[in-house]
Amino acid sequence: MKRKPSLEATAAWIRLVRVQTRVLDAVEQDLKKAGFPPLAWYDALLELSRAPTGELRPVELERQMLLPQYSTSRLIDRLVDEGLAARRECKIDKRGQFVEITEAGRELQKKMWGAYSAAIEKHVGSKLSDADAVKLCGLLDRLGCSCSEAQSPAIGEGTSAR
Amino acid sequence: MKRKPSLEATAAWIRLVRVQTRVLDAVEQDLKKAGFPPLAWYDALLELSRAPTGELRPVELERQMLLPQYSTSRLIDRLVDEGLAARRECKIDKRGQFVEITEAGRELQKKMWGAYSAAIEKHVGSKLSDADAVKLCGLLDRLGCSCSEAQSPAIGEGTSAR
DNA sequence: TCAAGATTGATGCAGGTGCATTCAGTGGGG
DNA sequence: CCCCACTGAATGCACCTGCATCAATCTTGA
Repeated sequence: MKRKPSLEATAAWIRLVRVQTRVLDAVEQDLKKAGFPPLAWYDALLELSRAPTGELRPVELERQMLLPQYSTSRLIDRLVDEGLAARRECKIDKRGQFVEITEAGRELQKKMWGAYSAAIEKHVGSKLSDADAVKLCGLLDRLGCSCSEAQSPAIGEGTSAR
Repeated sequence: MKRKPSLEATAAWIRLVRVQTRVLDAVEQDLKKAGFPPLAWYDALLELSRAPTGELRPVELERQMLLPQYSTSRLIDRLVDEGLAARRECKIDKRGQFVEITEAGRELQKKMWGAYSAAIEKHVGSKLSDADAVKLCGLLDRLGCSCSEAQSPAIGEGTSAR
């Protein structure tokens, strides 16, 4: 239980942190330079747009995005402030609410995917063969803190987390 | 240039972000629960303790840790406030300074490595064979934003970044 | 030698995040 | 039926981060 990690594991850990940080920063930077809001907004909009009715309970959004409750709450505030989503009353549970994506929200999500996918290609796709990408997935999945996610059977967009 | 990423690349990207976030959070949480300061402090102390003279220019620390300048500046503030490091005058360049690790700093770094290495083992080492860890390293290195780092030929401790 | 430009480091401000708490509403057991 | 424990969501506070900017010093080159 208190054993030390192997040098190999430690090296992998260091790479994981450094590389992800760099690549994520680069992608965020690309988005920002293209005049778009941060990735978290995209992820939220994507989740909302994927919901069959275009709306979700904050709790669900929270679970999808692996975000703490207060963080989701404030993210929704910002989306609403920008007219990208709207809070709608939840009749079946008066504590709760629904968050519904607006038309503007859907448009922004689509436009962002253009810039976002280009960034992914630039910083990840172009550096890895598909076969390597699959291997990387497999290895990373093994680290996936037990409680794995179902996660998007859909058209493979979306990031989430943090 | 504007090509879309493959589904494989996108999937890898998503895993990279989500898994790293989870594992990093878990490790930070373990450290915090053991009563230790955040990882960034550890990394800074490690870099300082590795320097032959036990001191570094802030700029160097900044480069080692891939941290923005202001971030390093304030991190040093905190370390100094806690008596883990000290600012020393730099005679050869009066704009600059040296940051020197204190005895307390060295001790904390060592104690933290106990908890930190245990966390690495728990969240990474135990889930990956050494061979897989090596493969993971290889794949991640390929994403390493061109400008690769020399990075610790030493005893393989240390994380840095962000 | 000296002015222009580059480099080192600090800091004010705006915004983001974590934590703990609060408040409203729900639901189950007695 | 009511009380109490629990859940959904918001928020005050402290702290952290990014950005832009500043002041001090160094370097270069005419």
